[in-house]
Amino acid sequence: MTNATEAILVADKTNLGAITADDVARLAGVSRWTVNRAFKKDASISQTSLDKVMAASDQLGYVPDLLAASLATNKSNLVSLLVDDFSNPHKLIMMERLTRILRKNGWDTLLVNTNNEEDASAALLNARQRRVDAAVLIGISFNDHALSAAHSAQRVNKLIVFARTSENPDTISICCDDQIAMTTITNYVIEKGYKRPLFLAGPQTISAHLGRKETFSRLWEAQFNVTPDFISVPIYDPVRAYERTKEYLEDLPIEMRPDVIVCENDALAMGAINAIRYAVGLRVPQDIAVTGFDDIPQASGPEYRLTSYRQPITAMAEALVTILKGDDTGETLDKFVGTLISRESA
Amino acid sequence: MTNATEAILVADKTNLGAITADDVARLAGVSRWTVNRAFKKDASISQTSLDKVMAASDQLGYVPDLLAASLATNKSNLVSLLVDDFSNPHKLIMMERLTRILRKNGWDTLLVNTNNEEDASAALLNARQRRVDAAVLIGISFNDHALSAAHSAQRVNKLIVFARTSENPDTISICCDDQIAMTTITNYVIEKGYKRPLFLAGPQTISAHLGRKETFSRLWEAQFNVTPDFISVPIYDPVRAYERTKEYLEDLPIEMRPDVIVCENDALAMGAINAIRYAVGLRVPQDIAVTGFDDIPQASGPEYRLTSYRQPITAMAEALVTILKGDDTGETLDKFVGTLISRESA
DNA sequence: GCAATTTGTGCACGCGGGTGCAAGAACCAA
DNA sequence: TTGGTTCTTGCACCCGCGTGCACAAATTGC
Repeated sequence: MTNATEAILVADKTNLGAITADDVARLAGVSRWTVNRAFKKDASISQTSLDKVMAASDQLGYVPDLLAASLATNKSNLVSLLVDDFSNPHKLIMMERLTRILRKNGWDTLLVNTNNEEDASAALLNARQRRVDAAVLIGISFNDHALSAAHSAQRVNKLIVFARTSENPDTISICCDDQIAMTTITNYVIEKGYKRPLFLAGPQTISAHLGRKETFSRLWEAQFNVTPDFISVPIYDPVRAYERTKEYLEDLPIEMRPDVIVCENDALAMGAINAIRYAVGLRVPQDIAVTGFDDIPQASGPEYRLTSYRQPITAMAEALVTILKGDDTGETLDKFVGTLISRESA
Repeated sequence: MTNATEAILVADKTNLGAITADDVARLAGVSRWTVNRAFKKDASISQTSLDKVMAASDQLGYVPDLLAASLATNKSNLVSLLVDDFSNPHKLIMMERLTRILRKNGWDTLLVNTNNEEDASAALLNARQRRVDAAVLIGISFNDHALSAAHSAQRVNKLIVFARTSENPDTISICCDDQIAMTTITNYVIEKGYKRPLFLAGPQTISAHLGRKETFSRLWEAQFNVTPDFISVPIYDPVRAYERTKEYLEDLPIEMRPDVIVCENDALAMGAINAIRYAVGLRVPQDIAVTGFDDIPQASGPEYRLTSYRQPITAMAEALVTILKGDDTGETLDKFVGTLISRESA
């Protein structure tokens, strides 16, 4: 029996994906390392050998094992994506964009659900055990964690906070400039002639919300010398926003009623719109206008027609890739500028 | 210099996560294999050794490397999740549930975006390269692929179609019984007294939709001896559903107007509701009622109050874990039964 | 046609840890 | 105290591939 036939038999027998470079080498009549070279671009290999190896690989259905490669090179080409809020459709957009763009550049994405508080540090630990090249945080309650988890996070190659600012020095933040964004929104609201704004914010402990709410307050004060009112909800959830807005509006004398509700994101904005319409029986935007943030797909539907602010997710994802590649040009990554999408809600 | 001090120095120097069992062993004064045992439950190790190892590990911040472990055991504890439609919020629910439950049972999830046609087979190939224990397909356009990709998929340990039936013998399907589900919905519609249903379906090439639409048609015919009308859209997108429903209703003489639209899922139902309200100017449910499928979070909001059908995702995810664990009790996995959620839309 | 290059190829060793076995230590009853 | 158990521990070898180097082959120049 020739080596080649033997290799085929072996391959057939171990159908469960146990075809190694050795098998291919045997079939192709070269050494294992030559097989290696055939799959590594920029490697020095003769056309003859390459052809032989490729033919053998096709025949056996060989593909290099990434696990072993990762172990050997200490580079996993893996990024773990920590998500702590699966109720916001915007997460879906970010996931879609990130997975697609990372994939295009050779990285796979490990999706980790950190809904439970303690999950975050466990996830970071896990990320380390899997040797991920970076951990990307898309979420809201990470800022506290990020700090406490930092010590374990030290061991994670790169800690990246995506679409949110982070004051933690151990992390890299890729996000929009909230100042610019809120300035755009505030100017829009002012230009539209609204006079009595209400700001609907998310959790109070988060820096990003502080950024948006406070920027808005500051700008408004600068213009009109009055501090706009605000309400907040403990989580970014339309139902909570609905209830809070309802509660707020119901108790309010008509003359004090806001003429626009500026929301920290679209999820809250939708809750607010629902409250205005179905709880208080008013019209949007005639009685109360509403603005959002994120421009999730639902925002464009006829039921909301929400004026919102779209972040350049694609560009941000590509910035992430740049970081992963290590082509760190030292550019600032927390000053992305998005676009205001003007619709009928305000 | 003692071995212990040396180990510490080494650990300090190679701060980048290069602490191996050897380092710990040196510090603890035992062999590397004893360190191994300390981290493997059910391993035979003395309390003394365990304590020493744990103390040393804590000091050095050692955690076993999963990559190396996967390589050695040929078990990655990794599942790749192939998603081809990031526009449906229901995906978010499934992802949340799957990642959480898989994690709880020791598996990590690789999220793969297969929006592009060719991605599916590439993803399967990649899954194999990463030695995933299983590839889970959550999507709509996999049935054709699954077949063609089967040859490359053979090499993936397990191919699981989640929340959708699959006629491909190489795959395991974990899903609701569409017959039972549609029977429940149909009976509900009949009991409510609707007489002129319209079925709004998704892509025509997919078996699951055939299941739902055809079951509905069959049941309705059995009851009233007339074939209900139906329309369809090429993708599960509210905007498409809106347009198609609008187009359909606009051209229709009032006397032929349906009194209920039964939709293949909530995304389509929302589009239909929007069309009824904002394009045609009718009321839901007074003029036309609507039912959905999936019971996505948005369905319960005051703007839709959608009557829908909730799949037992948690139980289904747990069934997936059972399969992964290999405790295959041979139970049928494509006969899950969900719950009809009755709301005001129908 | 021979030396000087320029490829091309094979190999030892390593990545970090798992497995099964065998030898040593500790324990028990007689 | 001794023979036999049971519990611990160490070790050789393996998982599949990457790296750097040395040697062989092909190419070039004169």
